[in-house]
Amino acid sequence: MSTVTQTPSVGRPRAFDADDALAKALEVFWRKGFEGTSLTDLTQAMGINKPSLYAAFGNKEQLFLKAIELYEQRPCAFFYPSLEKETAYQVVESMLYGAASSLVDENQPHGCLIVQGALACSEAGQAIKETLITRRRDGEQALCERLQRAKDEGDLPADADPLLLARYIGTVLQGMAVQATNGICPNELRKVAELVLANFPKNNQ
Amino acid sequence: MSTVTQTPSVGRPRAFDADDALAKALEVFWRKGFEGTSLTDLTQAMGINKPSLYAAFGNKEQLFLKAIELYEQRPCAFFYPSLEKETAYQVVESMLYGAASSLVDENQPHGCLIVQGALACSEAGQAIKETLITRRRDGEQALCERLQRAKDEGDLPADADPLLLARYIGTVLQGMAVQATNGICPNELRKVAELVLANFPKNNQ
DNA sequence: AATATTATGTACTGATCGGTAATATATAGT
DNA sequence: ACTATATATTACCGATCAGTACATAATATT
Repeated sequence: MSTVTQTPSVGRPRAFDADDALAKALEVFWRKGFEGTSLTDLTQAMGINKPSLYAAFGNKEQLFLKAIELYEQRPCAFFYPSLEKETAYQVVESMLYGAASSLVDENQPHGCLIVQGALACSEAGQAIKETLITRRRDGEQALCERLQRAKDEGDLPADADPLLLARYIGTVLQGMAVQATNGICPNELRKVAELVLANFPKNNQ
Repeated sequence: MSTVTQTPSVGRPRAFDADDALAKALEVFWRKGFEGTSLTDLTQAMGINKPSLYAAFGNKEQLFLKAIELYEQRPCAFFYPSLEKETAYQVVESMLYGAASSLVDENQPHGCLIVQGALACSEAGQAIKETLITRRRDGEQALCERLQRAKDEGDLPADADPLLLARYIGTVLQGMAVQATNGICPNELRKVAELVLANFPKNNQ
C-alpha cells in the first residue's frame, strides 16, 4: 500500500527506497512550490540522479502528483480524518485546530502544499495549478456533504447552510495557510482558530 | 506623481508611456506571479524590448516592486481606503465587500497579487517573497491600529481584541484571495463576506 | 551642421531549465 | 558461464532563463 512503484524481481535492484525518496520530494515541493522546484533540487534532496527519478516517477509533473497524494494521505494530515468526528462542531474544531498546529509545525514546511504548490504560475504549470484547485474544491465539497449530513441528523440548525459554511471554513483554512507562510506564531494562529470556532453553531440550536 | 521615471529633456525621447507599460507588467505579474513571469512575457505585454525595460525599470525584481506599489495605489484598491470609514464595522464591511468584488473582477486577474505573487518559490525569489509577507503584515497592522482606535472611541466592545480581530479579518481576506483563484463565482464569495460580517461586532455592545 | 545624450532593435552571453541517449553495472533465471 | 532485464552514472540535448554589448536612431543644445 505504501510502495510507490512495484519493484520487479528481475534486473538490477533499486539502490534507493522509492517511498523515502518521494517523501523528500514532497518536502521540497512543499517549500518551493511546483515551479520553484528544479530537478536539481529534487535529485539532491532525494539522493538520486535524474534517470533514476524519471524511471521511478515518470517526470516532474507526475512526481508532483504522487507527492500531493502522499501529502493528503500522510499520517499527520488533518483534513479528511476530521470528517469522521461525531458532530459538525467537532469536525470543524478538529480541522481548525489541526490546521493551527500542522500548518506551523516545526518538523515540516510551513503552510499547505495544496494552497502554495502552484497558486500563480506560468503556462507550463497550468495543469498542476488546476489539479490543486480541484483538490481544494474536493475538500470543501467533502466538508459540505458532512455538514449536510449533520443538518439532516439535527446536529446543525435547520436554517444552516452547509454549502456556505463549508466555503467559509475552507476560506478560513486557506487563509490560515497563508498566515503560516507569513511566519505567524503557533499560538496566534490557534487564537484565530478559536475565534472562528466560537462563532460556529455548537448545539443543534 | 504618476510618472514612474522622470524623462530628461535631452536625448532621444522614450517611445512608450512608462506608466502604461508598468500597468501591463502589473497585470502579467498578477496572473503568473513573480517567478512564473518571464522577461519575454513582460516585454510582449509591455510592447517594449528588454533594453528599454532595463533602462526604465532596473531589472525584473525592481519592476515587480514598482508593480506592487502601483497595485496598492491603483484607483480600485480597496484595502487602505477602507480604513477611512467611520466605524470599525464599516471599515471591515468595506474591506470584505471590496474583496468580494475586486478579487473576482472580470476586468482584472482574479485573486490578490500580494498573496499569489510569490507564496512559495525558489531561492531566487526569497527577497520578493519576504517583501510580500511584509506587505501582508503591514496591512494587518494598519487594520489593527484602526480597530484599536475604534475600541478607544467606544466603537468596539471594551473586551474586543483588536490584534486578534485584525488577524482574523486578514486571514479571511487571504482565504478569499485563494478562493478567487479557485474560480469561485462572485455571489458565492459575497455570501462568505456576509457571513463573516454577520459575526462581527456591529454596535458598541 | 556638429555634438552630446538618451532610447531603440538586434544579437548575444553564460547559466539553468526539464528531459534523455549511451554505457556500465548488478541482479534473476537458465 | 550466459542471457535477459532493470538500474546507475555520466554526459549530453535543445530550449529558455535573466541580463547585456553594440550599433543605430532620435532628440536638445550649441
